[in-house]
Amino acid sequence: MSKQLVVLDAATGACCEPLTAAALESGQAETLAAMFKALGDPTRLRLLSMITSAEGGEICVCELTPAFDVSGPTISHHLKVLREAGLIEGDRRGTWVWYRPMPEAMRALATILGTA
Amino acid sequence: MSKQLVVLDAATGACCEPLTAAALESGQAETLAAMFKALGDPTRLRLLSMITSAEGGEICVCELTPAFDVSGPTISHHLKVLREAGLIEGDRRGTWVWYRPMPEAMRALATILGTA
DNA sequence: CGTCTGTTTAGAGACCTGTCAACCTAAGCT
DNA sequence: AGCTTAGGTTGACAGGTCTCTAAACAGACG
Repeated sequence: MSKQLVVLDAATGACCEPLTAAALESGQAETLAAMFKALGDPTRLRLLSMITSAEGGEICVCELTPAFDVSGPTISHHLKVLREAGLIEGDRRGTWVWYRPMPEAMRALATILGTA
Repeated sequence: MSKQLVVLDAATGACCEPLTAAALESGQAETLAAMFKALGDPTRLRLLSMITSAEGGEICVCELTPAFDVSGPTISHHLKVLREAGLIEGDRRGTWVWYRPMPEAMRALATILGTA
């Protein structure tokens, strides 16, 4: 459907050594910066935290929207940014849309930050 | 000298549970988002990676500037952003300025991302 | 004082965040 | 089926923020 970042050659080990080990290449830096940028907004960070800590591993948008002071379209926009950064994924199930975290992506970022 | 973010009640454990454990409060989200935002630029991410992976744990600005295609003032600006985010610190030593990473801050972010 | 290193300031242009309005899909009802 | 209502996303636009450069500034050394 829409573009999504892929850092997850992680499996191959091609990506994501801790920063303490080696400096980043220009290309890697760009991909990773896009993911960090997605986390660089308080609303998105709270959204991700609600999704990630949700029971059952997923949460309905209808539960997210009322938790914030911004309008529905704004939440939808932030979710799209997180989606395109590859940090979450969502799908429609009947009337409602449900979102899940993508743990590998978050683990990749954590690894970069040097929790070796 | 200048303001700097402090998340590092980390020592007290007051902060920074993994997102999988609990959703973030509004205040925490704001502080953490500011740190992630600092990482949300390719140039800054590469700067941080060079600083963090430098031998001896620190690096001279004079070694950073020539590695990028942007002008000196721009590098200086990005370093300031990283400094104010609490991710690095630097001091003048004679003619040159040297920068070091602040590992606790990076570890705090990694922990948030759930590498429990 | 003159030079070299690095930071700060000021400003132009691009990008991001939030809102309103329009749209699409699914479900319920006659 | 057709009509209506509700949940979410998309598009267009205003206002603020970020990134970058050029020029002026400050600190260290000869």
